[in-house]
Amino acid sequence: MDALTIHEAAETTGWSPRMLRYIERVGLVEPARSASGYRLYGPAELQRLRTLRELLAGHEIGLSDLAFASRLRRDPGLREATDAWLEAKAERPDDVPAADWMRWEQQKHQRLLDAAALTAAP
Amino acid sequence: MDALTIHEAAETTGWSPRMLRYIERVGLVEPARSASGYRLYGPAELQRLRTLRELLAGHEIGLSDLAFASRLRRDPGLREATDAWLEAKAERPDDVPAADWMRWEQQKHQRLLDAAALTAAP
DNA sequence: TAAACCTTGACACAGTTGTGTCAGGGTTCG
DNA sequence: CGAACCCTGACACAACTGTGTCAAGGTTTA
Repeated sequence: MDALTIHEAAETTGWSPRMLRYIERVGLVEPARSASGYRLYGPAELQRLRTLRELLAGHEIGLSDLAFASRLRRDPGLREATDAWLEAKAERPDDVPAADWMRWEQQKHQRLLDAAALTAAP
Repeated sequence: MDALTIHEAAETTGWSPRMLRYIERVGLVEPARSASGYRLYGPAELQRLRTLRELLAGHEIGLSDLAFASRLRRDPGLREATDAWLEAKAERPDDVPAADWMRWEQQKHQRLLDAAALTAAP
């Protein structure tokens, strides 16, 4: 079997065992468990843990930011609400005639449907 | 002129003056300034502040979460990186034949282009 | 069986977020 | 002019994030 225990996974990914447990707790990488409860990290989890390091270091973001981004895609209602609020920030009604506005709305709704379909696919 | 000072804005929105300054600092609602530096809250800012309250209370999120969501749309590179990482989480390569995978990629890229075009519009 | 793992839970600690309050100094307006 | 605003900056404090370490107890394996 090609699954590593938490200490082995820690060594090959650069995280500490403590942080692997924390990352699991915030829901970002959740390894399988053995019959007796041991965490089992497979190749997919190891790769995710490595890219996670790069992602955090390369963009100055935190685990909580990523957890929120994850929540955004699992909760379409939340996503729609935040998107709506943030879109208002960029809006400038003055130079958006009615026709353009409607096209914009249609595109927005299409994007929301796309996102919903994708997250609902499983 | 229909612009309120920070205390007046605080009263009509339910935030404290202190929090209005903090919200400006994190980049979520940035009022205009008078010649002498006073913050001037117009109808648009007041409405944004009220909906901001509802958004935060209604979804158990924080200002920092919203600030990150805002950063996501202003930085397409960051958005693409986080999206890619999170997409891998939902993936299940077993039941995704090559044709579907390519269609998925095309849709993803189209969505990214849409988003980029919209944020770049100004 | 004993070493070397694993589990959860807790204490600890620095840094960030969200908030209040207060000080020192400029602005507006009756 | 003086009261009542506004500004920035700082101290304070609870709650959360990100980490380390240690304790009490179960599992694996030489």
